[in-house]
Amino acid sequence: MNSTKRVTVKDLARLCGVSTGTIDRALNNRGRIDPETKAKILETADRCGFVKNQYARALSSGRPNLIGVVILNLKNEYFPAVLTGIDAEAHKRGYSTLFSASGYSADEERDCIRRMLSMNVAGIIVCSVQNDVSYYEQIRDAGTPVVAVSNLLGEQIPYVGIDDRSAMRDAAAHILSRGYEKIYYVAPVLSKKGQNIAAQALRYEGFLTAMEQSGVEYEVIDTNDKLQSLTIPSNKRCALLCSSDVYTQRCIAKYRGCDNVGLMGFDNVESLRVLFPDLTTVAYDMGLIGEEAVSLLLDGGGSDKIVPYRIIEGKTI
Amino acid sequence: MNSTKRVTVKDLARLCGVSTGTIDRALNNRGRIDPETKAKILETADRCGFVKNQYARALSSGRPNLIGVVILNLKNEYFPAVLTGIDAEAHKRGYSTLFSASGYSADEERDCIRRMLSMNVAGIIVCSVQNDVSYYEQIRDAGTPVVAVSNLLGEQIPYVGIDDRSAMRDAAAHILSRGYEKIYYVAPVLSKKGQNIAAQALRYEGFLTAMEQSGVEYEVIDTNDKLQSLTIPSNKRCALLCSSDVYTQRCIAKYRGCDNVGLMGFDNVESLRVLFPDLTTVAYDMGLIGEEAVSLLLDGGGSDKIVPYRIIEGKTI
DNA sequence: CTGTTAGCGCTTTCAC
DNA sequence: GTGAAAGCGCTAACAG
Repeated sequence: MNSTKRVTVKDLARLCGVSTGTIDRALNNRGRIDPETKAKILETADRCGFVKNQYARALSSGRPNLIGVVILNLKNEYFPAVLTGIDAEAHKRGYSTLFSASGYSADEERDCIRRMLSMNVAGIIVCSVQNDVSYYEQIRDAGTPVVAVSNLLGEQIPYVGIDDRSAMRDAAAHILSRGYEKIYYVAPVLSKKGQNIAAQALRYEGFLTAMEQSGVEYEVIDTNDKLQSLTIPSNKRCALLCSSDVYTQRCIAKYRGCDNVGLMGFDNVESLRVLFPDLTTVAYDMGLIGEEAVSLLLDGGGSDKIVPYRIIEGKTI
Repeated sequence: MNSTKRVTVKDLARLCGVSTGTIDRALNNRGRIDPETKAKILETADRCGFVKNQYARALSSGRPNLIGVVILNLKNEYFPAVLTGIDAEAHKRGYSTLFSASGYSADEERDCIRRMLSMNVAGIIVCSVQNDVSYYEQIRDAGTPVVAVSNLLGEQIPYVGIDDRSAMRDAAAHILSRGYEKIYYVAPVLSKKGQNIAAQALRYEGFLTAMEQSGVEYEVIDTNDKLQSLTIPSNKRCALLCSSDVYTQRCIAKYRGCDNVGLMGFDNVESLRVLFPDLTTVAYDMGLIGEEAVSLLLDGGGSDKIVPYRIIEGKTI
């Protein structure tokens, strides 16, 4: 009873006494077909538990039904959220999601991409660690559309995400508007060299813009060591501004220790939403980023898609 | 320059002046082949950016290289962790991961399964919402191996996960050993009818076993409303025991409010690990569950694979 | 060691 | 309206 051979269109053709061409017309409501034969075919297909072999379909028609997704890591809650959106939208459009995590390794990333290409994906959604934009331009030029999420990939590859620069500018401005005297900008990732940290770089720019205009004191925590050893003076009103909720999570402890310290997150990830509903933060719809990425990939129309964000005025600033 | 036709084995054959058979031997180190021709073929394949069409490969050879994964939801941090393990192990073995979330809908789940079957997956890893075990037995009997993760799916479908019953028994015992006078068992999911809540049912059994032996007072919070309106008396030492960290996260607020209340988690998810390193909890390797699921799926050997857990003695009990 | 050939299961002309 | 036949790109069995 094991490994029973699967029912094929040929089997159906034999069973119904028609040709495979007719089967195809029935199954895909294509062209002219007698309603009766069609009904009969659909009925027997159903009865036999026929499942179309997508490999064969894709091979024969040249139209793939797979979307490739390469992200950095599922530990960062941002990505599961985006992936949820991707999966939902892909499913809605009849596509399946081929997924892989690069684990922040450029080699691994290329490996993932290679595997996806060899699966003839309709397109690739990627949050890239690497800076080598030409790599992706080649892929796109070879016929596989590419969309970058959360990390810009040059001008040529369409991007879906928020306006990182102005989001962080607004975040800093919000803190400043509350009269804080010193801001610690927490972004250990800034010290990572040779990686694509486009989003983080933009956020940093936005931060600097806001600070320069204000003249208020600030300090950049750009390594993990600095974050570890950070002690916040108690003689002035200080605020921690995190460049991603991954860091917000690590800062909570420090925040709790001291009175009179402000804390602002960035991303508004699920766990913080549940655990610290009072957190002042920058929020946006991560699922939407995933959905838009799929739309952009499949509908084409090359331009970027910027998703809105908003400042949530909690009680920690 | 767009949509350049892809290089095929036939192209390579022409380019190298050999037959497709030889190309195949070179590319897959199969059978006898002249080292020189092989080198030449590999070189030109590389130069032309040849990527093998896996559709064709799978169709022709009958050996798929895709693993289907259907989970409930990526919001629950448990699943990203498991998925990470699955992806890593699948990748290591040369498989790609086809992913989808059912969103706790049995219909959606079947839809996902259907799509995976039509992609000829080598097997399916599923955390099922539905109780209909025969559905999966049919799939397995039709030749596609199925492995259940985290939620048992009858006796016939191999399972990978922890021993939920004894894990929860131990958790309760740990609380009791610290002299608490009343335990609130927080498991709102228990009121969900018609869904597969096998893991939760087993945990509940384990809990009851421990409590019955002890004679200590307890109360089961089996709906969200009860959790919402829960107020913990201050006249005795009470502890909250959560049946999953999804609930632990929701209980943190209540825990913080009251002195003298204990709290125990279950799962040890990333966000709590970072935010509440002091949490007393039940820990196990979720990534390992994913890896083992892949191994079981691909290596066969039908029996369940039970992953170890341990009690982390934090400061909240 | 290498070439030839016949498929895998489906789609897609092109006739009838 | 339907059938026949030629592929999609690769693998595998069989000659040579």
